[in-house]
Amino acid sequence: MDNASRSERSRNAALEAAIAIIARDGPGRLTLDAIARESGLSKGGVMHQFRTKEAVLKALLERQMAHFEEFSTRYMAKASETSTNPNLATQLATVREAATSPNSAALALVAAMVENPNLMALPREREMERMAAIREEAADPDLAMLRWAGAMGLLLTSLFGMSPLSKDEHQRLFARLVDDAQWGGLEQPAATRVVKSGTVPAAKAATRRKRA
Amino acid sequence: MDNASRSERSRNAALEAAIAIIARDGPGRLTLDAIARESGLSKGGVMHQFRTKEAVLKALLERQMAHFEEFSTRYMAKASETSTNPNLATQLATVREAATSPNSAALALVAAMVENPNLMALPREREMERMAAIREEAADPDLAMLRWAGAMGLLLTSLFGMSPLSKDEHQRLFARLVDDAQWGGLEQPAATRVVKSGTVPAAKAATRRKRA
DNA sequence: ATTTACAAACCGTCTGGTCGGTTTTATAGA
DNA sequence: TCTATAAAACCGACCAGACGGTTTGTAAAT
Repeated sequence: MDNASRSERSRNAALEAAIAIIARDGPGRLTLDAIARESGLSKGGVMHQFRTKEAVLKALLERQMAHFEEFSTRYMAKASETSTNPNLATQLATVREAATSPNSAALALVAAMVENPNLMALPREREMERMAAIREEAADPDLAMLRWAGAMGLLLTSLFGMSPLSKDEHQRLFARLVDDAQWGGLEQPAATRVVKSGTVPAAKAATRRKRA
Repeated sequence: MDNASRSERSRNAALEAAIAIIARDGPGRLTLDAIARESGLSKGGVMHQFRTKEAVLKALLERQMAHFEEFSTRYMAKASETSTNPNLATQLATVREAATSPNSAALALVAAMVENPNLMALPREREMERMAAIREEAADPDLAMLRWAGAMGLLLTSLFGMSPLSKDEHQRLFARLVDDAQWGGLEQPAATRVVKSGTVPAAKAATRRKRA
């Protein structure tokens, strides 16, 4: 087999093994020996492809980022034609994808943080660009960011096994976050708050329901 | 010094040290030796108070939970008199508290997850009760959960150093999440979706702004 | 006098990383 | 095309230190 592809095959096997370990045993159990065992490579082989453990984490992080980057750009292509806020739509869809993808992908992130918190700088900077784009296109930037935060909340809580929500609820909530039509009523253009005439039906409903 | 208080002082010192380590060096660096060093105790002393490392994590978790429990009940006492959805208000305030508290408190959670993911069961169950209460009192339960998810998103992203938001934005977004008045416009009582008449001003604004 | 809180040396295992050697592929000259 | 040599991929034994936990000993409280 070609030398280059041999290397790539090994690197791939190692990273795949790493993900499997994290997903199965938790980030604390991710060791070089474990990767070697799981991937079928020898430890020496692993160390030949990645000089250090941090290099493994970094590669893992970059791989996952690339994966979602691709999903993102593909989605963006479609969204930019139909949506008035394609960046937000794309970001929300991507987060949902991360939350549902079978290979608990974003776990790479957790592993990275455990080992070396400042590895987070990479994804954070990427995220900031996206945030700026979302803000630019939004009629109500803060609301857009809150929708993003909601998606992240759903993703991260379920990722850490802290989510009190069922799968169904999860799906439903994501769907609502994504649907622009359901967030049209409360934009706040700068200082002028939209004060709806006297009685707000929802408030009454809430009062009515209290201690039901 | 009294024996009981001597113990408590040591336990406290150990837990305090643990938090400091996690906040400074990341959860991966939390070891028994490190705790001993940081707290001034000997390792034997630490092991006398906590028979195992997991016991330390568990105590840490319970301590943090108790702290926020107290904050929660105190806040709830006030909120239940003024708010129509005191549970949601309390929960949002508590999450904000966790996000702003100087001692990055919730890091205990991360450390626990790294070492033993199923320690998460405790906080999760507590969270589920609260979720149920929030749902009960809400006119639009899904919206309430989304506001909760938004708060969690803000908290967790900043906790992991992934937040692309500044402190100011953080504060502002939390304030908006908490303010019931800003979420009154879009409740969805069961199946009847509120379709606002033809033109939604915000949508126009968004279109206008696009590619500015 | 006994129990409790702490100290310090110690133990077996695991961890990230190194190293010398072996096999596989690439390159170059005849 | 065959062959000699270099270079890359890979192996597996090894190492020093760190890890969670135990044991033995001592001082303080009860």
